[in-house]
Amino acid sequence: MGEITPQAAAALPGGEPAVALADPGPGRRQRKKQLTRDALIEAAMELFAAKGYDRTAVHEITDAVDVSERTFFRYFASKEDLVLSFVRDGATAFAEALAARPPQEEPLTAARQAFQASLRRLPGDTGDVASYLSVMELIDSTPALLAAYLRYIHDHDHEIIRVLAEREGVDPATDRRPRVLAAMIGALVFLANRDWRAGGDPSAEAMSAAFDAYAGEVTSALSGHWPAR
Amino acid sequence: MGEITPQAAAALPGGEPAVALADPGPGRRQRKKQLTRDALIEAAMELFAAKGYDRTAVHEITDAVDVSERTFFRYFASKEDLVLSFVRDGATAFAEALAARPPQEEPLTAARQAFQASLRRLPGDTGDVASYLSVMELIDSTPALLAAYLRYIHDHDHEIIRVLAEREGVDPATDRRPRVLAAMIGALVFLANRDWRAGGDPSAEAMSAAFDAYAGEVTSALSGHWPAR
DNA sequence: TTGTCAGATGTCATTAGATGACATTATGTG
DNA sequence: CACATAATGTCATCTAATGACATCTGACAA
Repeated sequence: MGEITPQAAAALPGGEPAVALADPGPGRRQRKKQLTRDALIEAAMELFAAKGYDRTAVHEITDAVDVSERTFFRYFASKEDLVLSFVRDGATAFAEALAARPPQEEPLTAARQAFQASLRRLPGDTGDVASYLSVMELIDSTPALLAAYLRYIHDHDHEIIRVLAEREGVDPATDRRPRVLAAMIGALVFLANRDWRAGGDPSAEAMSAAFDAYAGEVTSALSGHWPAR
Repeated sequence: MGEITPQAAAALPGGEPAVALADPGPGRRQRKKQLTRDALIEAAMELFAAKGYDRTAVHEITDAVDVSERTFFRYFASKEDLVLSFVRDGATAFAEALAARPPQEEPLTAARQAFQASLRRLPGDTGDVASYLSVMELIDSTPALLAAYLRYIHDHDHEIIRVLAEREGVDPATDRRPRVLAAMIGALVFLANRDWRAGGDPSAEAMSAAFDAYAGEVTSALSGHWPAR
């Protein structure tokens, strides 16, 4: 558990920090910032994995990277925000992937395909599903993070809604269908995700299977008077 | 904005506090505790309404009731927890109402009826919908509360799932349908709630209409290739 | 190269939420 | 009344977060 100087820290979830960091100071300066950011994320995730999110203080993270505590909060709006940086990247990738699906595809199929596609372009092009799963695991097992995660999803629903409305050529302001569908997709991805993780098989096929298992039950679930299993 | 002594404070959302408060010291002691709890809730909600949740410090609440700050945290696990006490009561009432619906009823209809029924038995038998709406308004407009709310719903999904599974006579551990349905109901109630509030009509009919407007679109939304409006 | 400006970081102070430890007061009971 | 215990107060401490201001460092032009 050595120090993680900004010089270390490989390619980590990029994306803009939640706290706007002014405009791109050209060249080296910008690179240093990225290194610091990456180092903070790496150190934090290591500590979270080792001792848990709640039992890791911000100063422990900044000590490991050798920056001041204040600097941490210049990169991340909060401790939660650091973890959410992964979620932001994932949500963005998902929204883009969904927008790229052919409109004639059934909505839930499109969602599943989009989710798979988004997994492949997560960290550094490597389909590093393992790290995604571990982050989700961390979130799911940490009340504070779960709350922040759910709120993030809630707050950014509108992006998915917009994409869905566009796919179908309706107005999201007046048509309730994209809202309903977005909520359903969110729930299904969430449920499938958990089963997927619990299954222990990180393959894309396992993810598909988990998603389809839920998607296939939706209509039946809604109708009631369920046929026995 | 005067003091709210424990002697004031009418019947407020009861239920057990999140922090277990040992067993029922009989008689007066218990009554005093309830009064203090009610006074804290009343003072807090008044301050939240006046200055907003974030800008209200715990010591302001305890000052108004004239107890120590430490005492607050003996009654409520956190500042959020106080607001969630309303949500807890509501969720419990909803779960009970849902369990009471006839099993042959369509699930979404049962959910709507249960929600209406739960509204009627909220504060002190008076169908005081206005206070429910204002609490939801507060939650919805306060990021920290919204996150806590969403997590609460998430954490207590299993109660609804259990009721649904029982209604239909299936095993919630192996059957995905109650899980899917619970998620859908949660989403629909949430969406309908917002439209209902936005509509400005606090009547039960308006609530029903908002719910049905969403429920009626679910099947269509899922199928895709939406017919134009 | 050097001087200047701006962006990035460090330092310090402060607020607020939350929790543990322990003393004090109040209440129920024999 | 006296005792046991529950409820509360007091005090100390931790952590997250934020504002203010000083300092350092990379960017860039003369």
